[in-house]
Amino acid sequence: MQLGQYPKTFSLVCFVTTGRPNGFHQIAVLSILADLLFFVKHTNEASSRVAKSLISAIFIGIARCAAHVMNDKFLKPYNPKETEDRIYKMWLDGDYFNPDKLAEIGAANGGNRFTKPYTIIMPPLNANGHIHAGHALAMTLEDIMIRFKRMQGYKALWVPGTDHAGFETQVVYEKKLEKEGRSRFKMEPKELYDEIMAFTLENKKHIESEIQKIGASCDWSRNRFTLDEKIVKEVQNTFKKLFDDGLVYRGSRIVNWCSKHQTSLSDVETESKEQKDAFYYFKYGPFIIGTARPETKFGDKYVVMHPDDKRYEQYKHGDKFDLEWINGPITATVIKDAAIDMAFGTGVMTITPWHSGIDFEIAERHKLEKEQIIDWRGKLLPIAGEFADMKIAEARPKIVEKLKAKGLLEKVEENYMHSVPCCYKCGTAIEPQVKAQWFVKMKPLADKALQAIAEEKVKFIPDNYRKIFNYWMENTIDWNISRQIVWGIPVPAKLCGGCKEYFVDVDGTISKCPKCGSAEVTKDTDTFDTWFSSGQWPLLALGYPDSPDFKNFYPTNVMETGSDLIFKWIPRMVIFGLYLEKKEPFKYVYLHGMVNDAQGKKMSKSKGNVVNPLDLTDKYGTDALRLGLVVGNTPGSEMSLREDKIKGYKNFSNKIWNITRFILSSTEGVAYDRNFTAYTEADKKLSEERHALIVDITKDMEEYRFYMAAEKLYHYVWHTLADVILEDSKKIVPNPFGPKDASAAAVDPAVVLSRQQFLLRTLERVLITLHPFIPFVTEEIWSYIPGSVDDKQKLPLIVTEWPIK
RNA sequence: GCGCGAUUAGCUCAGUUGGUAGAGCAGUCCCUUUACACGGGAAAGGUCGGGGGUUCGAGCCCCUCAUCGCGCACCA
Repeated sequence: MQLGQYPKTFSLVCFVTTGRPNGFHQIAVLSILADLLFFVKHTNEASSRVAKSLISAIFIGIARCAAHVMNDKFLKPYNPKETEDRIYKMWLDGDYFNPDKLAEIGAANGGNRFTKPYTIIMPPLNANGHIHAGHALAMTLEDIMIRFKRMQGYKALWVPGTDHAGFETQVVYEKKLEKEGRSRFKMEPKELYDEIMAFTLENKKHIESEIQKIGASCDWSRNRFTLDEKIVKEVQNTFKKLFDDGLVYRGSRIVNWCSKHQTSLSDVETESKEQKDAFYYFKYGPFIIGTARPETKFGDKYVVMHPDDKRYEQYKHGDKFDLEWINGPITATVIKDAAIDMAFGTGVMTITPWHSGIDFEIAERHKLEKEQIIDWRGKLLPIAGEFADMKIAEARPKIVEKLKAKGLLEKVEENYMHSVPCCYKCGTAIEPQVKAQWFVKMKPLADKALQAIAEEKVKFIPDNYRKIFNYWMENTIDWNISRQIVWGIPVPAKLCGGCKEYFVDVDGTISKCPKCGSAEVTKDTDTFDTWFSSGQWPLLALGYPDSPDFKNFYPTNVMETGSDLIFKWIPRMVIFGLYLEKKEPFKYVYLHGMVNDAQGKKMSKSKGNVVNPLDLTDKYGTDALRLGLVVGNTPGSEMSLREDKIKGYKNFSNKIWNITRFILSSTEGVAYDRNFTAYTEADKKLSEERHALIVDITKDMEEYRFYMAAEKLYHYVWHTLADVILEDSKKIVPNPFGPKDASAAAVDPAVVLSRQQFLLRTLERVLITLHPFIPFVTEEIWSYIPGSVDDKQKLPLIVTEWPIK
């Protein structure tokens, strides 16, 4: 602001005569006041008298200003802080998020609204921390969808929920324990479980209030938690059904083992890390073998090559030969297997079936022995001889040294770049281990999912995610669903000590083995992978299998979630929906991209660039944050969250606020007539333009282009309605803010009325169509604008009818 | 190595079926007796990553290369 350019005296005159303070006037007046007070103190009596009267003039101005403040609700800029909590409470008290209430309203108003269901299930938020920017985006998008459909007259249901988030939460809690100098391994399982439960329930409360802060119009009366008793039971029932159908089996297979967390993990719970290692070539009898992991080689007694490899033609499958190896002489066997890549290294390798997926497969094919080399804590076992009980990092160079001393080291290639799978939570290198676990047989389930996608029963937004989904389903491996942690839904299985078979006992009442009758049974202490329960979420959240909600609202319309869940979660929901209910769980999958910082960098605690969405709502209001997250943010692609953008949308809230102020003051005493038809030609044209826009944005909304609809509305309101139409209206409609030269205003009352009706109509339309995006400011203004003459009872904006079906 | 995506104004990004390039922010200049300075107006700024092709016409379709990001695979 350039106060220096603004004549103080002029400001003073404006202020005193109008009593309407703007920022400049206020500052100018205060500055004059200071000058005058100085003047009074330091000059002669005559001059001071003049100054004193000026001071009293200023106080008259202030008094007038106060009168305006009292009378003009819209005088001050829009203040989200005074509004949002009150509005949210009004919605809650009115029960408008509840489809049953909507049906009631529909019935009371003639019965054609709020009959058809429209359902969204909220992806259950992990109850182990606070919401982040990604959650804010998800909540906003889902809220836009549900508000739009609700206004369109659907019996809209959005079910909120939280996830116990098994391993994730346990890891968070273990970090907390670590800080306190405690360890889960020194605690009784029950004690640990209870502590994590208390921790989770506390966080659940925070998360829920934060969801409310974003304005989410989800039905809290249907709030669900993945550890609700009924849900736990159903998850266990699903396990039993899968077991009975032969789709779940207990098998000793290679699993991803995290030696820090002491649990197996599924393929999606690992993360590859690029790293540089040495690559060693060793003499193995007549062969040269290459490896980056010499420490696994103690037990290697099979040497494998491709059956078509001409270089090794003279060796036959099953040939045996003796050789000198790390800890002395051994006998090795030649195996021919097509899994070998002839072009890699020397085309020959030895296998370690216990610690490698590919090796395991080869060993299975040829019925070879498997031996554990590395224990569960990541230390070498006695087979390693002098290296036993050493950590891998310590043992590796020593083993290489020994092989070198024995003359078995052929060469070393430094700088071998490869990526190793790591625990996605702690970064510890995953040690593949053979372990008896529960597995879901994926192939038959995945095939059904692929078929459903091919038949377009589930569609993806954006569509290219279908390819990723398909790729994932075509290359699926059996899913390890058991975890060696306490925090989760218990696997309802028991092991018989007699016949060594497992059986399923959901109710926990079977004490004798149903197969051999042995009473020596022990309970499985493992819990389910959290995705095993959340994979069933669309069913469970609706009270599967017997609740009326399930019958009314399943399958759901759209699942909105982060694009990173395209393979972690989406396929599992499709699979379970098809398996349990023979019906896809949702018709559309809407995937939003990741929310990055202003420079487009991934947010992370270590980088310190994490933006807390609640700080932004606090600073600029929830509506501004919502628009900032949505406008220009196309589905599936990443976005940069910039504070200046959100600030811009705060200004937009205020703009609408002031547009309202202008329109209300220009239509004082005019009864809004929704059926008004006597528009002037000009107003007719404007009405048609406005209608065309609404048709257009409704189509955008239907086709999930919210970023487009929001931007178009923003543009219309600011640059058409405000900049053009309102300016033009000043020449037509007399109003207290208009030019003093009243002759500029139209004299024909019919022309005036036409424009007044048009303005009221447009304001109404704008508030309705903006409501899904910026619910708070629109609902607040809605309470100040007059209802139509034919309104029997004006309902809150949240349940007001969208102009186009 | 395979797959997916991106490359458009200084920055962050839109651009739905191919038809004379858009927004927000930043920057420049001007404007304030009042809906809003959380404001108004104006101008400026881009050979749409490079190259080739299809077409009357390509930011958009096809091929190719480059760079960046993400995911998967590979630890013989």
